[in-house]
Formats: sequence, structure tokens, C-alpha cells
Amino acid sequence: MTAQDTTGQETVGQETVGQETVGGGTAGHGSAGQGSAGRANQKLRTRTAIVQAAAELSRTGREVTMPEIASAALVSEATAYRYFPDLASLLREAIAGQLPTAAEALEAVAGSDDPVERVAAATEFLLRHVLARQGVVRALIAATITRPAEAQARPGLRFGLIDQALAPLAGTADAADPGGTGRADGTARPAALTQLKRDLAVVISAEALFSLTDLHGLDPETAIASIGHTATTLTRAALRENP
Amino acid sequence: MTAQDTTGQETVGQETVGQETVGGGTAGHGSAGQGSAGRANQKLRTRTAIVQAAAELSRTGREVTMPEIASAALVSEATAYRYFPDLASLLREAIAGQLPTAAEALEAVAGSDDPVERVAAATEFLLRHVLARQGVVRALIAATITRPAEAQARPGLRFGLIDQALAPLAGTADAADPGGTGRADGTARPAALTQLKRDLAVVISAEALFSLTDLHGLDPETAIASIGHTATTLTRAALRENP
DNA sequence: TCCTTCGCGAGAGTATACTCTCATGAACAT
DNA sequence: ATGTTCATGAGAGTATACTCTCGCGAAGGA
Repeated sequence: MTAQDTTGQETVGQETVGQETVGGGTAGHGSAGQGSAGRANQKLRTRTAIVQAAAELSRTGREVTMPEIASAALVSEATAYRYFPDLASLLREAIAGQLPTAAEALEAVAGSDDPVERVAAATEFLLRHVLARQGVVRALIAATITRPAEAQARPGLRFGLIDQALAPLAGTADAADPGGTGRADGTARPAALTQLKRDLAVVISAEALFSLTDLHGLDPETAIASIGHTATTLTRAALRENP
Repeated sequence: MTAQDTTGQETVGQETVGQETVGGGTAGHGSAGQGSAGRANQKLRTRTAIVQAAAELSRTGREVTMPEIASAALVSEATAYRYFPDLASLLREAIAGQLPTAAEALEAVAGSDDPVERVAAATEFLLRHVLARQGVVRALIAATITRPAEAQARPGLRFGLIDQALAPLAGTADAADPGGTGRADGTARPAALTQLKRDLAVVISAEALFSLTDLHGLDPETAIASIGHTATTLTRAALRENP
């Protein structure tokens, strides 16, 4: 019965909010039947405004605070915290909302069946996306690394992208298999695919990018190129062993 | 011979220890040879006690706070901050102090010239060391990722270890070349070595370990094994192209 | 012995992230 | 029309990391 419950979920996807269509009668009063459209819509608008403000600010590449987002969204800080348990959750959703689907991200190589080429494209895409939102991504990493329990909620774009890039390798439904431990396929392929995905999950990451730029002192372009090289090297090595 | 010097420095551009600038020629005690040994020793003991306490607490694997360290070291929190500009600096030094040299860490494979074997050992060593100090390492990453400017000071164990593991590959002084862009050697070797080092710097890391355990949900042992696989795969691939 | 220096503790102060409570007024039900 | 629900704003409160200031008291010089 709390505000929290009504707005419900906070994970990816904000289409679940309204339990009844916006339509109904005019937002005014008097229309019988389902009258609570006004409040539900209001909450939806508030929530959307907050996420939008966070998304816009994230694109500056700077760090972003909750008061800043709230004031940009024309709500109070308290309200922002009513919709999101913490800054990290909000940033997560704001970032996830800006992500194209894995298929869209790999559109440029949609015609290619070469995993190496596709992995290179995925790496480039992910890292440039991260780079443009550095401040927020850094804050997200900082928040999740000290609270591993809640880290599961971090956007799985990385994994989706990798799956999508390696789709040509998976017979059919393998790419959609999250666990990825392979099945009754009988071949050694699934295990190798799983391992390759783990290899790439480590490499195609914001953490890898920041390691190279911050600790190793590389400039962003060089770092992206280096990680691209690492990712394709791993892919080629896996292909060599599993033709 | 200022008190500053005696207590020792630890990173770039921080001389915050005292507010006093013990001032070379203060009128009073010009001579005295080693008269001020008492105070200098006292400061050294205090500093050592703080680092020791931090090191011990770090080995619990938990997170550690400055008040906790201070009380374990029997000093006030203010004193701890007099010796270290922030918690991260102290943790950094405490962790670095527990590190064996790269050579010692790779003692088990000292007799081997096989880079693959040596890289596997380095990976295993680094990740187990990190795992045993999870809480502190996580806090360090969180602190440095939001302040890239000061990240340079993070312990370079990773790089030293990698250099040491790849020592058999480097003709002579190449392993000691930080920039590593290769020189007038004429061959393609140095560039490939540099790239391999970057590959491994991304993979043999605490960030990689936490990515797999936190985001991918792997248990620590599986994660370590996976990263070991990734690292050796990269090493083998590099060897294949540069015999 | 007397006086200065200075390492240190204690406590107040700041910044950021987040929580809690309460009052307001619009939306809604009756 | 009237009473209830509830989204919201405002502001105080908490926790952690860190800073600043004051003053004590012992180390050390003369």
C-alpha cells in the first residue's frame, strides 16, 4: 500500500507500471469505472521525468548526484528516493534505458557470420557507450563493487552483447542459454563456448577500459583498440580449437 | 633531515603528514646531531603501528574503516589521518606491505621458462591474494575508480607480476620497460610483448575476479580457474604468433 | 631547571548519500 | 459537499569519510 508498492518494480522496463490504460475518461473526475487513472499517470510521469533527467545528465560524462537529478526533474530529492532505493538503482535504469538492443547494437555486422568481426564490433560499441557516460558508470561500479549482493541487478548488456556477437557459433538456442553449461549436444562445443563467453565478459567491460586508462595510463582510443585486440585474440583462439 | 623525511612518504604529491614544516633552520636546535631521534622514532613507530593494524585487519577479508584501524593501532582517528591523506592511501600501503616481490611470488615456477606456466602461476597467486583481502581490495577499487587522477598510485603488483611472468620472453631489459612501446629492436617482438602485457593486465586483475563472482555469479574457485584459462589462452596465442 | 617544540587526542565541523516524519493539497470516493 | 487517500515537498536526522582547531603534556634544547 505504500508508494513503493504502487510504482512497483525498478528493474529494466518501465512498461509494467499502469495496471489500467491511460484512456478512460478525461483525467478529471466523474468518469465511473476505473477512476484512479489520474494518480497512476501522475506517478508514471514523475518516474519517467526522474529517469529522463538522470539519462540526460549521464550523457554529460560527469558524475551525477541525486539532488542534481531531482532538481533537473523538478521533483524533490525525497521523491526521487521514493521511486528508487538508491542512486545506483536509478542510474542503472537510466543507463539501461539508453541501450539499444543487442541486435541493434550489432546492426553494422548483422550480415556477417564471422564471430571475430562481430566481437570486435561489440567491443567497440560497448566501450564507446561506456566512455560517453564515464562518470555515471564509474559511480555504478563503485557502488556495486562494495555491495556484491545487489550487483546482480547491473545491466546485463555486456552478456547480451556477447551472446549476440557469438550467435553464429551457437547452434540454435544456445545463445539464449544464460547458464550456458551446455546440454545433451554431445560435442565439446558448448563448454568451449561457455568459456569463451566468460573470457569475453572479463575483457569487454567498463572495468577493463578503466584499468587501462587509469592504471596503465593509456588514452581512451588506445585502450579501446587494445581491448578490441584482446577480445578478438580470445575469439580466434577459441575458434582455432573448435572449428 | 626533517621529520617529514623520517616518517617516509608514500605517494606522489602528498606531504600532509604534519602541519608544521619542521622547518630546517628553526632557531632553537640547530646542532644536536641525532638529538631528535626520539621524536623521529616515535613517529616511525606510530606510522608502523597504523600500517600494521591496517594490514592485519585487511587479512580478515572484511571491509575496514579508519576508526577501526585507528583503535586497533591505539591511536586516534585524527592521528591516522595525519599520516595518511585518506583511507585508500593507507590501505594501499598496508596491502603493498604484505606483497612479496614478484620474484618471490613466482618462486614455484622459477625453474620454468614456459611463459604459459608462469602466467598461470602469476594469475593464481594474484587472485588468491586478492580474494583473501576482498573487503579492502573492493574498497580500494571503489575509491580509485571515482578518482582516476589518484589511481596511478595503486600498487603496481599486477604489472610487476606480469613482467616477471613474461621475463623469459624479453630479450633483456624489455621486461623493465614500462612504456613498452618497443624500440630500435627492429623486430615485431616488442610490440607483441607490449600488447600481451596489456591483454594480461586486463585479465589478471581483481576487477576481473569480481566481475565473474558478482555479475556472472561464479564461485571464487571457478572464477579463478576461468581467469587462469583466459590468461593462458592469451599467452599461448601471443606465443603462436611470435615464436 | 625552564622554556620551546610538537606529537597527539578530543571534539566540532563539512560533504555526500540516504532515511524519516510531518504537513499540504489535490485526487478520489461517497 | 464532505471526508479520505496519497503523492509530494520540506526539513531534520543518521552514517561514513574526512577536515580543522584547540590544548595538553612529554620530548628535547639551553
